[in-house]
Amino acid sequence: MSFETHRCLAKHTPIYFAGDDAGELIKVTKGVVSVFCIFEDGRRQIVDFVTEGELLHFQFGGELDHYAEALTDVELVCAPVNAALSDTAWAEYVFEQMRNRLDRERRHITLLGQKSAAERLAEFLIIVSERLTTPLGDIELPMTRQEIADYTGLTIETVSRMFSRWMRERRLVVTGKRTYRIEGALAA
Amino acid sequence: MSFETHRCLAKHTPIYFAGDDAGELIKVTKGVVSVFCIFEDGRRQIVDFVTEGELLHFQFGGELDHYAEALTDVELVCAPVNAALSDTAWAEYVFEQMRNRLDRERRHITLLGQKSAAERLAEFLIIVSERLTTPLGDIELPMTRQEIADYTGLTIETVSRMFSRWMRERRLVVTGKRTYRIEGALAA
DNA sequence: CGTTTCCTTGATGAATATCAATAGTGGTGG
DNA sequence: CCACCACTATTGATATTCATCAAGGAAACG
Repeated sequence: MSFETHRCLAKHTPIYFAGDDAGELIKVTKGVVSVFCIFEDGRRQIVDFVTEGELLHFQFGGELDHYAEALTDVELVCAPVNAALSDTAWAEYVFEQMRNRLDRERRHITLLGQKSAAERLAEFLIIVSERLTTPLGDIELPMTRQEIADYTGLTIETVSRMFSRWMRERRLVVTGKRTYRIEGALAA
Repeated sequence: MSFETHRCLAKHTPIYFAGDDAGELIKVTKGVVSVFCIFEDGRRQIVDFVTEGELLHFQFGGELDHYAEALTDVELVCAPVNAALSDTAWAEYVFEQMRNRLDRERRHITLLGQKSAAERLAEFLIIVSERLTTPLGDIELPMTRQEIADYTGLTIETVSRMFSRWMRERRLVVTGKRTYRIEGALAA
């Protein structure tokens, strides 16, 4: 499309900040982006890990109220809101993406509201495995322990302990630098 | 609109179940509805309290994967998905509602992921006060303690204790059967 | 290599869940 | 209208989970 622009960003580069103008829609075409909120006191909640083919945000005007940052090297396609929503293909795509995000957020809410640390991390791994797998079917975890903690509402120590335990028990196996495989049930 | 149908339901009536056909969009025109998920073991997470002018769900086909129940007596308007999405006014309304729900869910995620019991309940009261106020500006709480607990991811006892404490300290004042007023800061 | 960042592990404490008992409220039929 | 019953809420005592604090080790990076 003529109105689209492309951007490549290196790992750890901020993509937008709360307060930025919400004038364009941003689609991830390569890599993974974390979308998150920050409080006054520095606490951070990661709301979603956005990956290939997905949109970063759904604010069509005004100011953005959250942050996005490249977790890996990423490629993005940006489209001005008005042009995108006037284009039928884009509009349908946006609609579809909103529905997906709604479902993911709902699942995230149940994860955070009702589950123990072990259950949260087990579900986190399942969610990631549905979205970020290597060609061989292993789970890719491009995020740090801190980022996993900020997604699951736990501390980095709890995440580390739980992963250590599962690996000690051979329920979770390291298959590469940042790839894992689930071998057994992770429950409690 | 000719394709719309109307329904009135009494308090506590189920509106739909997970597994039901997602063939129609449902708008609340009076009262409050709770939208929630249930796990195998009975745990329940309330995802949203939906009130006047808002849509219950955004699944445009297939099966619903969650539940809705009338919290108060409610009036609903139902529209077949296809008819609604073909109607410009309805389609725009649906779009708008999806954006609102996305924002609410994001806020809910940060509430559940990063906050202490006191902070969750304080934010819960603020959220409700932005959506359910009496003509006099008091907060209406048509939901039970259990429902508040299932929304905030706490137990009924914790909710009760926190409210008792705030009422003892006169930070929260009862102004009617189910109405309250916030008098001071609720923080910790 | 050295330095920084990230991760792991242990000891301790605080927040909140759980268990248990009592009190209050609303709805129903006599 | 009252008395009863079921449901909802409160409160206390105790248990558990996870956060916090602290230190050392491993990996990534220039």
